Amino acid sequence: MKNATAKRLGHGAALNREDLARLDRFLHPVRRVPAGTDLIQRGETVSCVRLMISGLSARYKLLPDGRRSIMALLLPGDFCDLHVGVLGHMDHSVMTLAESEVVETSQSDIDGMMGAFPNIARGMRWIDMVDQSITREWLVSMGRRRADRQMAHFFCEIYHRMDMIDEVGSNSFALPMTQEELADTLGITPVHALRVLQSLRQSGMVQFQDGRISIPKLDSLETFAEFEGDYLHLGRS
Amino acid sequence: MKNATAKRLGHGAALNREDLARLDRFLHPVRRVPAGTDLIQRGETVSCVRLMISGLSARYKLLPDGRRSIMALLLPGDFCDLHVGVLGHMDHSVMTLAESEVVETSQSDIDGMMGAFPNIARGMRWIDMVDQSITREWLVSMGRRRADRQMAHFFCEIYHRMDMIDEVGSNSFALPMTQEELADTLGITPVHALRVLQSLRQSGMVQFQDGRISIPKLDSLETFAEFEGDYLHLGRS
DNA sequence: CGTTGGTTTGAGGAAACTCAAAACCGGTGG
DNA sequence: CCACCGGTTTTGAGTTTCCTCAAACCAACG
Repeated sequence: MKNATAKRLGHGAALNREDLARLDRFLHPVRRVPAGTDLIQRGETVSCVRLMISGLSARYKLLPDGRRSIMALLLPGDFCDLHVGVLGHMDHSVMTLAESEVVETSQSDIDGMMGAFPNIARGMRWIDMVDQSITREWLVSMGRRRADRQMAHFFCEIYHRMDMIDEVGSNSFALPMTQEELADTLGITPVHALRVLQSLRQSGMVQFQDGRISIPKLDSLETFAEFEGDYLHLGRS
Repeated sequence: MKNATAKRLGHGAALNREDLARLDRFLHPVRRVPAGTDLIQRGETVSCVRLMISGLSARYKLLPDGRRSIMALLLPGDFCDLHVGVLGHMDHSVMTLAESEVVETSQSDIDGMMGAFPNIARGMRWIDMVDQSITREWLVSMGRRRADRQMAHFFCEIYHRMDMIDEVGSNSFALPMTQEELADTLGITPVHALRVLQSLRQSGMVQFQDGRISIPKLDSLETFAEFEGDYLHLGRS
């Protein structure tokens, strides 16, 4: 049973036995973090690199008037701050949306591992690139898709990202976030988020309750959302 | 007179004489590309790394119905596809919005230079990180700012990015893009873009005509946009 | 002088927002 | 056991922002 990080890296590069062994040593110690706590805060100077092991976190910013924007969801295997060392300070914050486990390590540790294990290095760069690609796709969604399509598209994406790390079972998976947090990631208001959610429910494409989401017919949802998954770079290509 | 690339890199790392010399050798040959041509197309497998020397380009995607979303503006000193080698294929396209000059080189060339010149490597990573940071800020703008603030914010950003490479003179600079392209980067319709533009004009904060923009009172515009420039990482910090 | 790409104007409609309040629900303490 | 609490979800009604459609305008160009 491989861990989420190995699974994730494995999508970007083939890992051999030594790679996996090195990775296992790397993934300690694990720090357990309760829901709703900031892993990193805006303005902070970054001293270490953090890796999500389990749970769910989000990159976010607060506007002067208190509204929030969630710019990324961090799933197991995602890095909070790979490479931000070259920037002086954080320009955004990262908080846990649910109880999570993270590994904290130093930039030099990462660099060392990347230098000695090219497969791992390649995998990490792949994760990084895919995360950038996802951010760009969110921009497309935000700018050019109406809220219903956007939400559907979002769910499709999370489905695939969860599937990548074997977190999907019988077409459903845990997505422990509130409607308000969902609204903040889609750039809409909570009330509107609910209404869109209701319409998706009614059409039978999505169930989203109690931090768990169920997508009975993924292809219907993908068609509705005009979802083109190439940006997740999962293909055999 | 340093070139834009050197200026840009210089913001992320201190470059010495050898670095600058290496960079100069690197910046040849330059390919001249007319406006409106794709530098890279979605689906393509990436074979080389491209660097913007002059002009203006944009990352974009087309939706099934033909609408367009512009996810990033590439200014002189930006890389089109640094590191995308690890991904099989491009998930978006890049086109010139104005006549541009680019340098095309190989991934191995870049890697070689980054290995031998740590300052340059650091500078390139810095550029990369800032570009990611910008993408995230666009997400905030798209999701949580109304079109007028969003456009103002956008102009403030470009002002600073242009200033970074000394392209701003007497509060104005060239921004050779159409209203339609502007609309596609803000995620609004061209008509609405015009109306917002008119209101900004009337308030005397922005002039935007014939591919040139003038911002008489930058601080007024920044106040209006609630612009917080830390995400550009220009500070002395 | 007609064509073309970009800008501008007008009017009606739809998507998403604001404000306000009610319902719900798992805990917690009397 | 029940009243109360905060956080979350839900509903309703009126408003604003932005979109759609359609047409006029204009300068550049062959």
